[in-house]
Amino acid sequence: MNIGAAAERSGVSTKMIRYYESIDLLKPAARRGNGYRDYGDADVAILQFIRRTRDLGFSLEEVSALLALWQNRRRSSREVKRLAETHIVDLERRIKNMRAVVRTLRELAQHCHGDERSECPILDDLGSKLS
Amino acid sequence: MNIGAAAERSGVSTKMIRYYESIDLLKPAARRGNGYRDYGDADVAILQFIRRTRDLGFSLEEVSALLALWQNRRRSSREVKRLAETHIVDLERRIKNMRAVVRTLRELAQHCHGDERSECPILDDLGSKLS
DNA sequence: CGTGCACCTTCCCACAGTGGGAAGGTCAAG
DNA sequence: CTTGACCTTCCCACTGTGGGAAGGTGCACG
Repeated sequence: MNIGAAAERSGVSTKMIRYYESIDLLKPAARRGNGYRDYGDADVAILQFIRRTRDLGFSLEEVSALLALWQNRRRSSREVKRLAETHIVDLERRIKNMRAVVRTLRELAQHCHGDERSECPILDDLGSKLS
Repeated sequence: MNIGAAAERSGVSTKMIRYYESIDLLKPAARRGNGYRDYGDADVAILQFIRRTRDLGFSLEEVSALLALWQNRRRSSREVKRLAETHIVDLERRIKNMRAVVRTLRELAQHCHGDERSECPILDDLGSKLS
C-alpha cells in the first residue's frame, strides 16, 4: 500500500512517516518500481505502535527503545517497566509544577478586578522583586 | 552594566537576552563606545519580569503582550486577567491529559512483572489494535 | 610593556517534533 | 490525453534554548 494509505490506517501523517524513516526510527520502507514506498500490514502495526506510544508522551528516543523491545523476543519485561516508571515519575513532576503554577495564577487572577481600571495585582506581582 | 552582569542579576542568560532583543521582545540595548550592550536597573527589572512570566509558562508571544500591558499606564486589567485565565484553562487541559496518561501507564505497569520474562502487558497494549 | 584571562561581539549549528510548500514524476479515470 | 490525486525529495518555518567559533576589549599582574 502507498504511504498515504498507511498514514490513514495508522494515524501517523505521511510527513511523520518519512521523518521517522529519515532519523532511523523506522527501517527504510520497501520501494516499488516507480520509487513509491510500499507498506504492508506489519508496517502499519509498527506505525500504530509508534503513534500510541507517542500519545502516551514518550519521546522519540524512548519510542525507539520501546519499539526495539517490542520486536525483541528475548527482551526482559524489567526494562520495559523501568522505562514506563521513569516516564510516570517525569510526568508527575511536571504535573506538580503545572499545578503549582495554576494555583499561583488563580490566586493572582482572583485579586484582579478585570475591568477598565489599570490596577492589576498580576502585573504587580510579575514586576515585583519579591517573587 | 555589561550583559553578563544583567544576566546574573535577572536570571536570564546572555544568550537569551540577545535572542529576546533579536526577536523584538526587547528594545535594542544601549551601546557603549566599544560596542558592548549597556544595561541599567530598569532593564534588569524588565528581564526579571520576563523571567518570572516565563516561569509561569507563558509563551514568548504572551510575555510580549503582558510586557506591553505592564508598561502601559492606560491598560485595562481586563486584558491581563483574560490572558491569565486563558493560560489557566490551557494548563488545566494539559494537566488533565497528563493525569489520564499517568493513570493508563500505572495500570499497565502494575500488571507488568518487571523481571526476566519477556511477557509484558505494556507492550501488548501498545501493540494491540484495540487501544 | 606585554601577556593572559575574562569578557564582549556576531554568526552559524544543534536539538525535538511537526507542518507547509515548491518542483517534479506517476498513475488512473474520464 | 488531460486532469487531478497521488508520490518523490528538498528546503523553510516554528518554539526556545544551548554550544561554539572567530574576533575585539579591558583589566590586572608580572
